[in-house]
Amino acid sequence: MLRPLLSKLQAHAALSERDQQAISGLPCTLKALDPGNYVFRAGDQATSCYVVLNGFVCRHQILASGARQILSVHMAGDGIDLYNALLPTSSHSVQVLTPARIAFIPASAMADLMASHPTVARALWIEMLLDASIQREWTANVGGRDAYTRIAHLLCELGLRSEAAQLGGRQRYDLPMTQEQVADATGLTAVHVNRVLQSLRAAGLISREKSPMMISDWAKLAAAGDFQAEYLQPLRNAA
Amino acid sequence: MLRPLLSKLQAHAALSERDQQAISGLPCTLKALDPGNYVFRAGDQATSCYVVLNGFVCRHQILASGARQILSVHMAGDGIDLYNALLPTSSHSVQVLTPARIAFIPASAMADLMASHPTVARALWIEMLLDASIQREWTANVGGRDAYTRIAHLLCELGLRSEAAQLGGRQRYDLPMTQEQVADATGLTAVHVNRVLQSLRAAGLISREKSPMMISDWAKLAAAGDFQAEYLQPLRNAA
DNA sequence: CGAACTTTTGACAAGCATCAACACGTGTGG
DNA sequence: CCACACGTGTTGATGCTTGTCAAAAGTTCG
Repeated sequence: MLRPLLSKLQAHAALSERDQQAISGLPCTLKALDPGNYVFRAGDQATSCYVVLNGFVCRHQILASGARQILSVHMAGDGIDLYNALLPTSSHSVQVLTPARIAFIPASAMADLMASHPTVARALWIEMLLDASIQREWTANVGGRDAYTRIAHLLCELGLRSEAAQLGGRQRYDLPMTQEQVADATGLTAVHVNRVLQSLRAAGLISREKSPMMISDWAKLAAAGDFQAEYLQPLRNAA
Repeated sequence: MLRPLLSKLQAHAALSERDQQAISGLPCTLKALDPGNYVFRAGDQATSCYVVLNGFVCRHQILASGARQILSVHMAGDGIDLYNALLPTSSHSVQVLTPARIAFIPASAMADLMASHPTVARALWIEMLLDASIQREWTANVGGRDAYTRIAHLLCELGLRSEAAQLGGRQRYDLPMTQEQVADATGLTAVHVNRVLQSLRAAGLISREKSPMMISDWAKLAAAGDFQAEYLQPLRNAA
């Protein structure tokens, strides 16, 4: 069941047979959740770690204005708060964006795994560094880029990550987010996202065929989005 | 020399005498750098870790538009890229904001330390989680808050972190950043930062007496800045 | 077929950027 | 010692990007 996580961690470090079995053997419970449901609510005691098996999940935070800011997006194979054993609370929530299946792993089991399998701990550490790298890029994205560039960048990132997660190619992948969700992720309004997407289509960078996001011209989109893939580096090594 | 780092890590985990000596005994070289100088440039091979001994340092990234986005700000005691042994490159730069002294530690020495002192590794891990928490808050700050709230939030965070680093109280601390640097950190222009600071003064939330940043009314500033200190949690435990 | 959500469109407003100029303090060299 | 350049802070006028509000059109699903 945790195979997607396993293959992701294998990309970060050479895991022994024993390491792999320890990961596969982690105790976990499965939940299928619908959009809008919470995996974890800000302020709760965090006793579990989460692994996305399919669907899209996000971290978000509700601001004083009532707006919600999506802080990160996670897809199949992504671990979330795998380190909850160390910091048992969190100031943001984890919510499901699309119908998704999530594996819940007790934080204590995760802690034991890390303590007894140093190579796994190392792989998890790298995974966390990658997460941090993406988070910095998001800060730069919403802080410094205009709407057009910002959305193009997001589409590039999700395309490349989908590819790495074997959910499709960067030219064509499934992006099940609504425009409102894209808006919350980019710090824009849904109306403006709609207009920007139209102009991206008009410029021939993307095309829409129902749910799968289709990138018509990856090179142009990456250029328009100021997208340098280096920040996803360990992920590229895997590919 | 690495005492500021040591005391920070002690707040995260109970370090044995041996752990403490291992940290103090880390090989390091000291550099005094002036504003604008780079500690590390994006794309370079990262073979060192950095500890800020005094002054202010930031991570930043230059965007396609030519704007620069400051991704994080670091002060005395803060470690930067302490995990460079694991991900030896980085897509952003580290630059000095004010005259600062930086300790450079070979990444390999850091790796040895972590491998041989699990409790230190744990403390470093927590430090990294705190970093990630701050980074997420910055994403929310620049993504979802208006200029007034955004700047108030930044002032609150830096005040609390200054207090934890024993650089002053949250009511009065030294904020040696220029308005342009604040602008780059918040994704605004220097002109607009100037105007917002004036209105914060007019509202009686801050006052300016030369360089030291003076917060006239912490409670009001925190309210205006939508500032919930929980995301700095381990730091508060230390206090 | 109808309800609920999502996407789209239009008119208008506001926040923030841009550009330009000036004030102020500091250090430097003539 | 003054003149000057330079960085920083301040102010004003103007415009563009993006937000807001409202409503219609399209889509999904029971």
